[in-house]
Amino acid sequence: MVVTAISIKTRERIVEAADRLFYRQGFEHTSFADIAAELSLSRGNFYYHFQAKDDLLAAVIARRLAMTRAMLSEWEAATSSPLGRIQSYICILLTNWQLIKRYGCPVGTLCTELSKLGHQDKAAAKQIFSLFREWLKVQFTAMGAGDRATDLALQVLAWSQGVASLAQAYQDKAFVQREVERMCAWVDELEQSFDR
Amino acid sequence: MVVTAISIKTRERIVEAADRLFYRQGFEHTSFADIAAELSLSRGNFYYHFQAKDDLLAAVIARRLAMTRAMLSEWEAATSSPLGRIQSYICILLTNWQLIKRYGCPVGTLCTELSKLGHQDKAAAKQIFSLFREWLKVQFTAMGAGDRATDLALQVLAWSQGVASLAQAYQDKAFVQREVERMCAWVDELEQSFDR
DNA sequence: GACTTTTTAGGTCGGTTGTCCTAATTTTAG
DNA sequence: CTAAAATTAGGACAACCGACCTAAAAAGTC
Repeated sequence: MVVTAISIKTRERIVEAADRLFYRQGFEHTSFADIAAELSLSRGNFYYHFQAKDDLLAAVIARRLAMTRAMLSEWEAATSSPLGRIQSYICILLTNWQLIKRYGCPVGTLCTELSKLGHQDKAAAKQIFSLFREWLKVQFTAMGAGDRATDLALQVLAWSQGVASLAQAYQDKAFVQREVERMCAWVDELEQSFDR
Repeated sequence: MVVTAISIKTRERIVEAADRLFYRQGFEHTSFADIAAELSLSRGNFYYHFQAKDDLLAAVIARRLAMTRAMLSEWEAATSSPLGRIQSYICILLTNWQLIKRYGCPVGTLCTELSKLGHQDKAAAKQIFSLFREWLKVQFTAMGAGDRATDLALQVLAWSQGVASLAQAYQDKAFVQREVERMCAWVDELEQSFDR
């Protein structure tokens, strides 16, 4: 028996390419022709794997949810302290700098677009936000934030969204670096205030 | 002589309606048919007043620049202290709450969309950001921030962008109120630290 | 009132979109 | 190997888009 090359299912390849293109070009501005060209595939196939473009969007969101969950798990495995975990989140602004400066935050920009389109899947996209939000809340709770954990999680989320937004507008890396340092220092001081 | 009703020029009405619709639905998702329906006008007129859709977008951005300049002037006239003026900016998150929770920040969302479309007018949209940025910088300088004025202006901009982003996602007014208070208090403490 | 200019209405064009359909191909099962 | 099932290719479609064109209407001028 010959060891066959791992063949990624076409459906998965479509979702993957759609994910990338939805992020870079936006959902509405990405056509099936774009995705088909990217994969050297025929347009006709999409309706074998998906009933409509909205179903493809739902699959992309589901994929992002799964990827996010996996990333959060990795952070938990790599870092034991809540402080370090929160700083892992903050640092994606720098690790994903190249993408963020061009296309912004994948979560925030998708939520905004679907909101303006009046698309029903806006709620699904919001879930990705909530994934980070809940995870951050857990970390703040473990840090000893008590009742403030919920608010602090939202504050970190908002802060990073704002930095990503301006990063895309001005593409100023030094600004992002300064903000990341400020955020990390802020969380650091928070922890010290809890220990007292 | 009969007092005639003020007849707003059609061109101005088109730009105004386009401004509103571009904000609520997005630039690409708004068609001439949409604008024409809003004004009970024929589609054919647009190419008398504008050479192409991009020219209409340019006119909308020019209008927003003018409206922003006017708003900044009003703030300057209404409030003499730099602190109060900066807080005027911060408070638009609350005064425009109904719009922001549905459509986000008009500046940020337009910049993001044009960026994803690869549209050349992204630079023009960015100018609206810069209008606020420079104005905030002037206020911080007058407050005595010295070299920090530039950074602080960007920080306020980013903070408000982040709050607007999450306001649109979660539509949580209490969160926005808390953040506005935090921002105002933060600027307040900054001023006190400069006075020493 | 007659004439010119400005503005609007409505239709048309080529191109693109999401959707659907059918035939060909590949894969799987007995 | 053969038959059935799963998958893909490629074309056709109706609808919509931005853009363009021309004739009618309105406004302004003398």
